[in-house]
Amino acid sequence: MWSSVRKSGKRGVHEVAERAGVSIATVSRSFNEPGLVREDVRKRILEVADALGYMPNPAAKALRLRRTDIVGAVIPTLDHAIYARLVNAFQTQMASAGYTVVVLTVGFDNTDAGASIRQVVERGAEALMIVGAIEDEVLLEFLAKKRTPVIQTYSYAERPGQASVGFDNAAAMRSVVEHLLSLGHRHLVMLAGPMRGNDRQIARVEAFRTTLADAGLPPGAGSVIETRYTFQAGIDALHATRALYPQTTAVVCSSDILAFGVLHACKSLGISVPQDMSVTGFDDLDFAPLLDPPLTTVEIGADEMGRIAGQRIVAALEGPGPVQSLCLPTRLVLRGSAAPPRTTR
Amino acid sequence: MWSSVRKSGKRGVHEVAERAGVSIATVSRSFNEPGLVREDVRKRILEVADALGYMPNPAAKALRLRRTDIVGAVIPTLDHAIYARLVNAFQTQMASAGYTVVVLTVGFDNTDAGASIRQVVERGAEALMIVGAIEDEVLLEFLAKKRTPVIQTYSYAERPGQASVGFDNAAAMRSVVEHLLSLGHRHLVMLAGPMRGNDRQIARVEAFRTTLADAGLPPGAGSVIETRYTFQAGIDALHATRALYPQTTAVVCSSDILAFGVLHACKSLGISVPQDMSVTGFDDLDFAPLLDPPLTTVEIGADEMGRIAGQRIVAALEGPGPVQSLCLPTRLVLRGSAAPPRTTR
DNA sequence: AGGAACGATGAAAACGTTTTCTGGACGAGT
DNA sequence: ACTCGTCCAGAAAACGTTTTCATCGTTCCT
Repeated sequence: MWSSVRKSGKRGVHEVAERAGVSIATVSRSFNEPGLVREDVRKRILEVADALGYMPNPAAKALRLRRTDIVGAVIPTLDHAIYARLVNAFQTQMASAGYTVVVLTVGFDNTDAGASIRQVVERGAEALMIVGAIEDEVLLEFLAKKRTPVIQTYSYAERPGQASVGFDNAAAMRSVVEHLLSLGHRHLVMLAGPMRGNDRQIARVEAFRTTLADAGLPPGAGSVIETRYTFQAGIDALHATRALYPQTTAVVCSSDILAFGVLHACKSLGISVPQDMSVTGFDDLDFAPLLDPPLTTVEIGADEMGRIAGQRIVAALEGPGPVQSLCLPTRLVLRGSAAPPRTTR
Repeated sequence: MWSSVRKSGKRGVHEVAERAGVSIATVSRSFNEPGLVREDVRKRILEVADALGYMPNPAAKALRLRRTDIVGAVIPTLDHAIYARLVNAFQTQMASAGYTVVVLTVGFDNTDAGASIRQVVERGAEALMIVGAIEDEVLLEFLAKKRTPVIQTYSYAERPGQASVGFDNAAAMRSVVEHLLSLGHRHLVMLAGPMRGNDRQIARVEAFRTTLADAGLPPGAGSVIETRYTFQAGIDALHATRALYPQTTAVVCSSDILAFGVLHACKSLGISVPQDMSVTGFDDLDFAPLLDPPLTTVEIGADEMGRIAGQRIVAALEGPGPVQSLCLPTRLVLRGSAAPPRTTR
């Protein structure tokens, strides 16, 4: 039983060294600094290593080098195309720089995310990308003390400790509402996602309200319905809108997903969009132009956000200095789902 | 400058031990085996650790314990809802068992994935979940030698070394085609995703062809168009279908994403679905029932697949014995997008 | 009262790398 | 011939844990 596979006590680099008749130092060097070892002996070592299926122990390496090359990505959920895209771009970028990313889905409420986030840095994450702001004050302090670069995405903040590569949620929402107002709408409803611990939603809702107020409309002109982030929730919310605010002429959705549901509900209720009801989305997902009618929405450039966030994290990890912030522009994409309201009375 | 923060040379557990006036062994124990250390001293240690912001070095821990608690998830891309869901469920399951998952997006061609996969196990992954079969023979051998549990998802294989929690792609596709045949269709086109190194596509295309042949139809009855996996590709492919195979009455899509595009293209061309053209999808994504008409498609239970894959990997990692395979059922979901063809001639 | 059993702690040895420091061999310059 | 580099390779010291083993008081039983 022991004849074919000789389990010498030594493991890893030691075993290779022994069989190749060199010291462990030389083995290590032939992998990391090939120039420092004579060609013939290096070749012999590589052969032995190959035959043995040798692979350096990542933990030992990380311990000695004091770096894990792991970064964490903290997002609400992968079930939403938009975060999936963000992570996809981020991951691709990081991989090309030699880093491994571990994703952490924590739901929409960042106030509860502390424990999970802490765990991922305990697992070795050297930097963090997070969707939205970190709400937990002591967590923030903890990360600062640990000198862990953190980059906030999807929203933008000027807070000193908090670097971000995101966009101005309030401004984006304001552009939507102003567009609707300019079309002549005076009775709007906003369908918001979960707001607790969610700085993006809060900013958007706030912008929705203030934009209406700034336009001199009475408080009753705009109502907000908080809902889950699913197609079905969009459908249900439209029904609720009809029941609660019958004179509504425009529904502002905080996500294309909700808008999709709303559009569907309108169709089944015989409400024609945009004649009887204008609908707007947010995110400009792939399917937005394919909806019927095509969805007027806000493009936020999730891919670019992920890519740049990746670049900046790498920069912060490898160079000196803190993470650079960046506020990306958003773009209101005009399609067919929003139009002037039917002229009433 | 050195007055407030005393950088004692020691780091980590040593520093805590020194300040608490105990040995490192006791410090370690008070975290891992609290029962073994006297209450008062443990409390003191915890206080010191807290004040210092101490956190055990994950690399050292992994080195000593010989386990990283990291697993890899290898998927084509996160840009597709279906894989995002799979990973989401998998990740949630693994997290609840104390594991961290690193995701690896390798595109649709598994033959090229060898290097990336190898890299992730070099980074410490102790097990792998992969979408589709591993095509690279030497990689498979490498994983076997390293005793790394691997679980294949999204397709099912009986291969000895290859455990899977997936479904029968051929049978699923057959059920679609048989349904269409029973409706009376005799001229079908299949829109397939990228086939190279993609066992799922290959199985589906093969099933498409054999089902038609088994029904006694001439070879010209079914054609396959290979395309990218995007909405736009669906649109383009429908145009191609009209040009190449004008008598087609049913388009079989290998993904709901393609079907969405096809439906849109039909609408803009004035082709009414399902009267002039039947369309079927695959995956049963969230939006499938919301399309116009609602999409007839195949439900594959991605969430369950991810969850079970997670469970089995944990079982394999913690218990003895190899990974258990499982072939999940699929379900043909009948909605409005497929109907008998208009009676010709 | 004299062990035996027990409970809490410490010393030290791993775990598998990378890297500094040292030394030997060899060729070249004087 | 002697020294001085130069080039390669080895010995050994970290990196920060966990854990075995040993030690030293206590308490408990007879």
